[in-house]
Amino acid sequence: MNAAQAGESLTRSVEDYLKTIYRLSDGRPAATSEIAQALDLSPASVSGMIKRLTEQRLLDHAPYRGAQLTEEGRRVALRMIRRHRLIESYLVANLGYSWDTVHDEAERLEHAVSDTLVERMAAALGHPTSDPHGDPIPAADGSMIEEDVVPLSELPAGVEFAIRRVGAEDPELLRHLADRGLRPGVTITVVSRQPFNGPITIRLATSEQVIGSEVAHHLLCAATEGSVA
Amino acid sequence: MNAAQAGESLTRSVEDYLKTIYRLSDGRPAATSEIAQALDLSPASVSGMIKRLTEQRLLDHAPYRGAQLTEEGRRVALRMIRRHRLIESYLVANLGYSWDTVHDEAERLEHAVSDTLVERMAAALGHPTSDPHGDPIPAADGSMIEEDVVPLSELPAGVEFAIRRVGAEDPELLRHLADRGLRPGVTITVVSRQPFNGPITIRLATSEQVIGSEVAHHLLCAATEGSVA
DNA sequence: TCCAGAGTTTAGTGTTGCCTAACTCTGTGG
DNA sequence: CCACAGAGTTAGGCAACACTAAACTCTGGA
Ligand SMILES: [Mn+2]
Ligand SMILES: [Mn+2]
Ligand SMILES: [Mn+2]
Ligand SMILES: [Mn+2]
Repeated sequence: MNAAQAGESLTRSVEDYLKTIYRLSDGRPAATSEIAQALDLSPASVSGMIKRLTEQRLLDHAPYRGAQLTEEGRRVALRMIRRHRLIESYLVANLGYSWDTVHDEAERLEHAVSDTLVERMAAALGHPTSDPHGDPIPAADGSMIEEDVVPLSELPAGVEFAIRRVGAEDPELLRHLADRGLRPGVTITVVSRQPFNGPITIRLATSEQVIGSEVAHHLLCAATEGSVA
Repeated sequence: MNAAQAGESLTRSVEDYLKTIYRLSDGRPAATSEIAQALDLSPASVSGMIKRLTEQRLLDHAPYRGAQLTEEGRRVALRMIRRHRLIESYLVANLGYSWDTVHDEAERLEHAVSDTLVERMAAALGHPTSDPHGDPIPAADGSMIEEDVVPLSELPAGVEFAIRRVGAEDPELLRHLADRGLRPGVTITVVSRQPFNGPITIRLATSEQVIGSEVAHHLLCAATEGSVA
């Protein structure tokens, strides 16, 4: 029997590894060096942990070929992501956090809260389906709907889109965006773009903004109801 | 420079040791075996930790003579107690916890919350001075007012008292008390007591209760405004 | 096809924090 | 006043998790 099934609690490290590997795996296995970079650890440390997690049947691993979550590993990862996003939502809604400061707090709390507390927070929020950054919150059964989104940097001009998610954690960037009214739910239209990954001009409800292409990569958008697909 | 002053974060174990030693020390040093019993660890483990904490200047220790908090150790302990009691208060006030279930949750969260979050919870509660069990909440500067209290088991008959604190963590006992309306703030008068630590009959606002002496030890009372001292 | 460099693993260490077993100290009763 | 029970410490282990250094493997270009 593996650790998770036995009801033993996983460590903070293990939970963060699994969450990170979930994020990095997009079908393919996650590379050791990718994981190391994401968690700010040495590749050697990651190799050691991969070995332990493979023994615990939380990962599948072929040497030199990267690591993939098992079904059980994925279950744990989604549980942590649910916790993280619900905690972020709760702190923003009820305790005065802004979206640029809430991540670090959630990164620690996600390992300390009980299932009971997570579900009470979810209930207090009315069971939200996305967090303050627009990221979808997995359901308690582990199901999650990932909407198709396109980075603002690749949007056609003249068509109305809505910002759905902000794929960034950097507080400075998040404040930069908030200052310009760029948050999930906001409707935008690309007015013009300059070549060679140059700045993009967009129209919002009450203003126009010029945005660098790097920033535009993090603004994930989808067509609005009224627009032509 | 010691760890706490350096701003390094102490581990969960260290924080719980310091909190426990604070609770056990009443002027005198805490015995190794007392600490071991309180934390459910072997005395050998406690000896080892006492040595490390003494090196970190969080404890004073003379071999075979027990351990005492240093000024710095006391500061850490009171900070943890403030966190614990504010978290309990917040969870009861805002997330539907009852006083018999809130302790375990707080025992984990106290190590994971930031100072910012603790102070936001305090503000949301209106800066309470006692927790759901009536225990005083240390101020942010570490000051704490410990009211003089007398166990219900030692109260004179016929004088009105108020329950101020419930010195117990056992959920069953706490539910037992809640079922009988015995919580901090409630006014009671001892009607009669039987000898040889026998049951005590008390009068509440709308009922009379007969209470065993063991339970009565945990109900800590003080004279009410209107009563004769 | 070979091999250099990138990527990965192994080997060896250190810290924290727990354990059991074996010891040493302390204070009290005979 | 001293032996001995019980409290406390030390010794030796182990598991988790991190590191650095060194060895190994894979792969893409010459
Ligand atoms: Mn985390
Ligand atoms: Mn988020
Ligand atoms: Mn604790
Ligand atoms: Mn309490």
